[in-house]
Amino acid sequence: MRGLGLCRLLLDSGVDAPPSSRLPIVQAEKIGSSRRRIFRSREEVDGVPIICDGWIAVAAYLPNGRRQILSLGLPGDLLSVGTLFESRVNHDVEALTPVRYRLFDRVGLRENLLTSPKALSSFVTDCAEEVHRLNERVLDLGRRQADQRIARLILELMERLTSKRATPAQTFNFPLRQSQIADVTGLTAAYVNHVLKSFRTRGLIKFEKRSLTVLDATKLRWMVDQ
Amino acid sequence: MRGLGLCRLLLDSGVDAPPSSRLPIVQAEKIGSSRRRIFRSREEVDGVPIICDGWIAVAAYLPNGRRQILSLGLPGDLLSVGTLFESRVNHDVEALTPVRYRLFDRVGLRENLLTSPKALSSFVTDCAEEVHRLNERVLDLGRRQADQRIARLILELMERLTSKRATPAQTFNFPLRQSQIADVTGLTAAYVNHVLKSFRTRGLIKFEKRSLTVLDATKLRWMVDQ
DNA sequence: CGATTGTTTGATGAAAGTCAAGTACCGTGG
DNA sequence: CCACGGTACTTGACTTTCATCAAACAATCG
Repeated sequence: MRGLGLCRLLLDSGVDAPPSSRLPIVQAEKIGSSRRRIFRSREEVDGVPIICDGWIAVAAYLPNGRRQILSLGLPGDLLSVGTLFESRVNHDVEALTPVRYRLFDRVGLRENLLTSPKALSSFVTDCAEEVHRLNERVLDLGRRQADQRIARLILELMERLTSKRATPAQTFNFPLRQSQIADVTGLTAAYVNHVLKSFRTRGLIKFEKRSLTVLDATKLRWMVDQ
Repeated sequence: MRGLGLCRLLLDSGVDAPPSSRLPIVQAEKIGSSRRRIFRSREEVDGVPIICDGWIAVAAYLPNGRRQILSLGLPGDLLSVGTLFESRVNHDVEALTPVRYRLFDRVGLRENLLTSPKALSSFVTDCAEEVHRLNERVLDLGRRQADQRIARLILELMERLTSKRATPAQTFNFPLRQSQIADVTGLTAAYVNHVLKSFRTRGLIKFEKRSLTVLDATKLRWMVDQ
C-alpha cells in the first residue's frame, strides 16, 4: 500500500537532494525544533509540506483545554492531503522531534496531477490511506478498550516505520511521551502508564532510552482482536 | 463547502433523470430495502455508488461482535471517496432506510478527472470533506462527553440535510434508531436513551414519529463547546 | 548542577457499560 | 377490528473502566 503515494513520487524525484538543484516545485526546506508548533490552526501555508525527517502531530484543542491528536506524521508523509488544495491548515501541527520538511509549490503540484495519471493515482492512494487510518482510529476510540488502542498504535507505528525497509524491525525509535500517546488514544497519561506497565511486565514490549522493541507482536495482535 | 463536490457535479449532469437518457457514465440504478446490507465488506463493486434517496451507514464489526458506524451517507453523497479508485469496499454498507442509488462507471469518471480541472477539484473537495468529518468524529470519540457527541451528531445531520435548501429547517426526517446513534457515537443504546431523555426534558429537542425537531440549537451548540 | 519535564504509583470518584425486566409501538394475518 | 409477534424504547440496579488528583521519583537538558 505504502510507497505508491505522492510523497514517494516526490521523494523519487529528489526531495532529499539539496533544494537548489532540484525540481522547480520545491520551494523551501525548513526546520522545526522539538516540541514547537510548526503551523497554527487556520494559518496560511504557502506550499505543500512533506516531512523529510522527524515526527509531527496534527492536534485539535477543545475549549476546555483537552487535546486530541488527529494524526501522526512520519518521515515521508504528506502533512495532510488537504494541504494540496487548501492553503489553510485546519488544526495545529506540532513537532514531536526535531523536524526537517520541504514545501512544494501548490500550483505546480496541482498541474502535475492533471497532466500525469501516475501522479493522480498516487494522490488518490494518499487520500485512501489517510481515510483508512482515520477509520481505524474511529474504530479504536469508539469500540476498543484502552489496552487494545495502545497495542494497535504500537503495531501501526511499527508497520509504518518499517514499511520502507525490506525487513520489519522489532526495535525502532519511539519519541512519543506517555501524554502524547494519551492524546492519540483518547486516554489519560496516567492510564496509559498503567497499560504500558502491564505490557512490560507481561513481556510484550520493552523501552530503553527513547526506543521501543516489540517482544511479542503476535500477542499484541491477538489482544486487539479480543 | 457542500455542493461543490463531485456528487453535485454528477447530479447536475442528470443523476436524477432516468438512467437510459443520460451520460454514459451512469451504469445502473439500484434499490436497497431498509435494514439490508447493500455491500458486504471486501465485496467487489462494479461502479462508483452515489446515493439518490435514503440513508446508509458504513459500519465495521469487531471480532467480539461490537460494531462502529464509521460514516453516514445521506442523499447526494458519494458512498466513500475510496470507491472511486478501488473496486472493493472495506466495510459493510447498510441501508438505514429504503435506498435508491446509482452506479457510475469507474473508468469513465477517472478519465473525467484527468480531463476536467473542475471535476478534479470537485473530487478533492469531497476528499477534504470526508477527512474533515472523520477528524471531527475522532475528536468526538476521543475527547468529548456522551451528551456532546450526541448533540454534535444532531447538529451535523441538521446541517448536512438542510445545506441544499436555502433555509435550514429545524424539523427533519430522522430514521436513526437509538442503537444506531450508539454505534455512531461509540456509546450504548441504553446510555443514548438517558441522554436523549434529558435533552427532551430540557426542551432541547422533540421527537415525533421518526422526525426530529431541534428546539434550541443554540443551547446544543453551547453544550458542545463546554 | 539545578530546573524542568516526564514517569510511576495509589486512592478516590465519575462516566458510561451491562443486565434485566417491563412498556410502548408498530405491521401482519386472522 | 383485534390478537399476535417482533422490534424499539424506557427504566433502574449494579459493575467496570477509566479519569482525576496528588505526591514522590527519575530523566533530561541547558
